[in-house]
Amino acid sequence: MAQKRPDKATIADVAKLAGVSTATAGRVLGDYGYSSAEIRDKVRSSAEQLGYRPNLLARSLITGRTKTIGVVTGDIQSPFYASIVRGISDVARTQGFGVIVTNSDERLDREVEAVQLLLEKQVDGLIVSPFDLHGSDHLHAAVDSGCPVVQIDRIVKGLTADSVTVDNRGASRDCVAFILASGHRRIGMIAELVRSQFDSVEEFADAIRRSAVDTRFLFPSWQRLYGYIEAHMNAEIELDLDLVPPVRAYSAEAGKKETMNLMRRHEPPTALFTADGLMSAAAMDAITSLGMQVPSDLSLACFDDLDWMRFSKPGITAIAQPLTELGEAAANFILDRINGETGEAKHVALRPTLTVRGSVIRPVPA
Amino acid sequence: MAQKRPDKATIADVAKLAGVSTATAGRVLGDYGYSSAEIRDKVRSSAEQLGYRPNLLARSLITGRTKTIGVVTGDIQSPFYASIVRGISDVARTQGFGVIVTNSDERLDREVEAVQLLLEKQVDGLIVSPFDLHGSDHLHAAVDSGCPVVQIDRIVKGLTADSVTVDNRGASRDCVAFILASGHRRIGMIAELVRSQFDSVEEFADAIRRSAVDTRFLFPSWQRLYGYIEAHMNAEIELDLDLVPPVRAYSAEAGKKETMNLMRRHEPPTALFTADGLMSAAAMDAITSLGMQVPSDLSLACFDDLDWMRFSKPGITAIAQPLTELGEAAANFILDRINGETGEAKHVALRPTLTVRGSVIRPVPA
DNA sequence: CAGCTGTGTGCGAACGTTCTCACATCGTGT
DNA sequence: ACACGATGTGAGAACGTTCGCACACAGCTG
Repeated sequence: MAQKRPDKATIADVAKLAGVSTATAGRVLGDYGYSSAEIRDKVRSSAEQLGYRPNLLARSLITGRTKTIGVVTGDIQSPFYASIVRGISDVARTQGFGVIVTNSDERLDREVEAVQLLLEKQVDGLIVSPFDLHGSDHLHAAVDSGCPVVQIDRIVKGLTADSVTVDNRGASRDCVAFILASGHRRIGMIAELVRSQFDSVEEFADAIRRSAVDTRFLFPSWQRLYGYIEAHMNAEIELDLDLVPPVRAYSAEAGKKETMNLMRRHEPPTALFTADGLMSAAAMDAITSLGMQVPSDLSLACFDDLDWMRFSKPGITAIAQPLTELGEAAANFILDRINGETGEAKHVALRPTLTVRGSVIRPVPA
Repeated sequence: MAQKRPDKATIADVAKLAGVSTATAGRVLGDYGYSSAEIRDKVRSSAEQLGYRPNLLARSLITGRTKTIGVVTGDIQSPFYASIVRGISDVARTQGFGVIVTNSDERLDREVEAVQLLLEKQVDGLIVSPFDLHGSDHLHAAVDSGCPVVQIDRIVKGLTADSVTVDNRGASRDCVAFILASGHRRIGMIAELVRSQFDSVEEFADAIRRSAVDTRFLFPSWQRLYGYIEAHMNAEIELDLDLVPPVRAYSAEAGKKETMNLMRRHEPPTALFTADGLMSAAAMDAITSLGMQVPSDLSLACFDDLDWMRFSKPGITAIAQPLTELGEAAANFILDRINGETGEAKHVALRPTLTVRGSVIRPVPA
């Protein structure tokens, strides 16, 4: 029978029962320093008898390492972050690390609050999906204080921290090029497009033409728009930015509304490119609401490969991001730094994969 | 300019700079005990100047509370657990608690390992989706050691711990009753149906007829099957358990295969009820692979309301589980216990909601 | 046999907080 | 004048580990 409170057993209790000093018991149980086989057995059996469980808090206080990594996601409920966290925790588990997750809801105040909590809890490293790409004093402070930081999905300008991102621009460019190659000339794009120094899509395109845009410090939806524009430029097809109504919010309702407005124009696009999972669902909702059929009425390709795109009536051509891999890579980066690796910040951009299904066909001649 | 390592500032440093004792500085910064306004200002400004950040580890070591709750999910990547964790962390955040998440992958060894890690990290409470409903020594030990435990989604027999579950049997019964009321007499069901003391669906049905089944300690997919059977019994319609081929695995491939086999029979069902999100996707995949149309060839209703069921060609009639609410409830339960609430274990079963869309119609007379 | 080096053990000081005291100072009622 | 509670402060002991050090003893080497 276990006693009522086995976890009250401390290393001193074990030592007393085994008839050794706490230092010796500590060496056996903590697996450091010298100890004879005889004493090892005695201590271990005493520990077992008392139901001893080490108190990692005390250990961490003295070693200065908690074997915990903190993660700031936008929203753990989204499949995007859920998959990333899965990848992170898989790697963490194999190394005996715990993972504390928080949500920023893409709000700076929440992110700051979360980082502060994690830092006070003395996490060994921080994996953050940063919100403010041109400031983020809290992240600079974290780095300066010696806490390893890995950025995911986006990169803060001037922050000397590793990053794992996705080649949004390239994947988007290739996908739009594929749609163009199918003969489409009027491709609509539904994208979030908030949080940027650019006030309008036109201004953004102008800056690209002037080569005045640094892709790295853009939010993903802007990077994907960059790919869209780039594909048009490469194919020397005139841009019609009226086909890219910025949704200006990350909500399905807003996405649906913009899609419906776009498709109701007197000269609607013949194909649609959606910039992420939420916008894809929103657009699909709009399309079926309008009684339109993919691909006969409208070709469709999506960034983010969701379940339903596989078994949809025609499968939906989609770009899949390697999300658990992204999480794994981020975890490995942070673990390397925790283990003392120094040197230049490492930056990796993972390649998404385009899966061609039946949702993009040659446009019907009007 | 912040110095290189601001987080090295300790309460003693602040105290020295402010010209007071560490005890006094502690009282000001920790916000406990007496302190004069004058000293408060002095200490606070010294703290600010040094960039002082409290070390929660040290605080926890002495107070015995970490303001952290541990969560053991089956798989954080699944929308099911992701939503629950979202609910948990929302509540936790408002109380200044952190959340450590782990994955059991529905494996006992992983769950035991995760619980051990969390306990050693001295979490104040544990929220677990238990795997072994008729054993779980590790959870009994946790409860006995005084660590509050809340069970989610399923309940371990004999474990005196609060629980938040979903009324799977009732929701399933009502949904199947709805399909029966539409005139269907041959309703197929695709369900995981692993992990149970019952070897076969027939044996399970027999036990139900003998009233020898305690719904509480079944896995959700069996509870949902219970509802399916109950609906038939209530409507006095003869059961044909050949229509419920147990998938015996939690994988989309297996679910698709069983669905295809079922639909290829010489007398296939006229309606299908799927027992969870993964099985719904699998079944949908099978249906479209077979070139069948919902609802003209087959009516369909699903447990778990996924995105695509809303904007699917006909909307899919589906049961939505209140997942974030479940997480919130679990978090509130655990916080109550952490705050010293004693007394009987509380058990709540949340009601899912059935959303009727267009995927169930009267069967065509053969 | 002195001087190593390798192995094993114990003492006590950390780590950065909170908490229990003891004590000092004040205003106030008797 | 005195006791008394309310308010404020500091010294030092916790919390449960790890770690530096001193020491003890073995088996070598020269």
